[in-house]
Amino acid sequence: MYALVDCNNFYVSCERVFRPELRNRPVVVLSNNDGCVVSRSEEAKALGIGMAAPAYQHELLFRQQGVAVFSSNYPLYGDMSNRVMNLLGEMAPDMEIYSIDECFLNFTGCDYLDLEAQGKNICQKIPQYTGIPVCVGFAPTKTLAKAANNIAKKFKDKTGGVYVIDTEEKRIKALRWMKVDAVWGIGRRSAKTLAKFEIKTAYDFTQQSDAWVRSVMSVTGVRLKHELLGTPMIEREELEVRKNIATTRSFEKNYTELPEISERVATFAVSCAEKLRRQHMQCNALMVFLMTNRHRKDQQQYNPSTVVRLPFASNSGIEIAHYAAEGLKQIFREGYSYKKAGVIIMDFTPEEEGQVNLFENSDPRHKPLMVAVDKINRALGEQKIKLGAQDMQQDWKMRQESLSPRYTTRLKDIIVAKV
DNA sequence: TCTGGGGTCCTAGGACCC
DNA sequence: TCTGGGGTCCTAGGACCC
Repeated sequence: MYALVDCNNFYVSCERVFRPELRNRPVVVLSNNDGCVVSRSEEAKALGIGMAAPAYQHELLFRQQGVAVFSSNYPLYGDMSNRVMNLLGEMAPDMEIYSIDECFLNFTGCDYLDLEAQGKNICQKIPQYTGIPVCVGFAPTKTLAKAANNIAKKFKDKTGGVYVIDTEEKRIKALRWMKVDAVWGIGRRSAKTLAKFEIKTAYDFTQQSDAWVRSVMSVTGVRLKHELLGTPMIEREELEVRKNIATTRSFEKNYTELPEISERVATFAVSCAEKLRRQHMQCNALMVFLMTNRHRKDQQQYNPSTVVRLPFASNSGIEIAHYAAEGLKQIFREGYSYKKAGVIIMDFTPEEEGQVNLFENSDPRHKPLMVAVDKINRALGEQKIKLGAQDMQQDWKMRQESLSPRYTTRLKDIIVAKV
């Protein structure tokens, strides 16, 4: 049996740990640049604030209804997530962290364990130790565990935050209740296609033939169907090693000139390289992309991208920034207003694998240089050492108007308790 | 005026090889 | 009129997830 443990309204819950007076009030957390709503308390959901709603559209509502608004505080959420995951890791034989606020626990071999009781234990212990409320769903496959978690959350008063699918009756009851678009792995597009064939619930979906499912949703759909029938089809994901690393940002204003975009792209490349070194990998290729504002229907759209292959594997910020700049030069066109850009590095090989190219290789001097740069930046703060190609004067700044303190990761932000 | 960021997997089609 | 068959690799784009 698998358990899916999911933190409730995670970012909002993190903020509330340190602001208990917000407990029964509507609270939202915004994305980077204070752009969209990405986490909502139950009270905020009740006000009709949708997921991913642009913040500016709700400014009036926020004020009128006294909604507490926060900018994203990733150092805080990351640290709170670690605390939750560390505790959960001790409560099952095996765990698989799926995202910042979710993990699968594997109870294979625990045939005599009372899962319901273990679930209750989790729902009690995690909030007691971390302040973060969670719900737990148990089932024989991951997709069904997701469904069980949905039920646990939806009927929290009745379930106490725990639901176990361990019989055929419960499985069928759950699938008949679940709308097909709520199934993990069925998105908006597939749901629309399925609706055309009168497939409304997860149960309806499982009644279709493999061949038909494959024809509309490819092998992914077939796997999903069997997961819902109770046969595990989704393997353990090895998340430790990433296959791509991306740094992308929307700009606070439109850019029209190559030099200003070039500075930002250099910074994205340097940031990718740093993440890559932390993984002890090198990349063999990178992609640069540019985007105009896709929300502006009145503007000419241009969303080019290009893949640049490196002549040698590298994780040097200097080299990666150099090839990113070359890619950018290829795709940049005058006459457009650019709103977003990004660098994605890919095709990784391990650091130790070393030189494979006879004629061209990564500059060996960069290795000790990067070690030194990482050391300094880690000790003195991000981006203290930069390339000349980066934005030295940095006249841009991410909008973060309602940022909470880093309560758990910065000494001067530690909360002061008065007796 | 404003509307995020970072991932994975799958498929179709083109280029190329013998 | 007719113009093979069987591979691999790469890329772009779609769909989905949090």
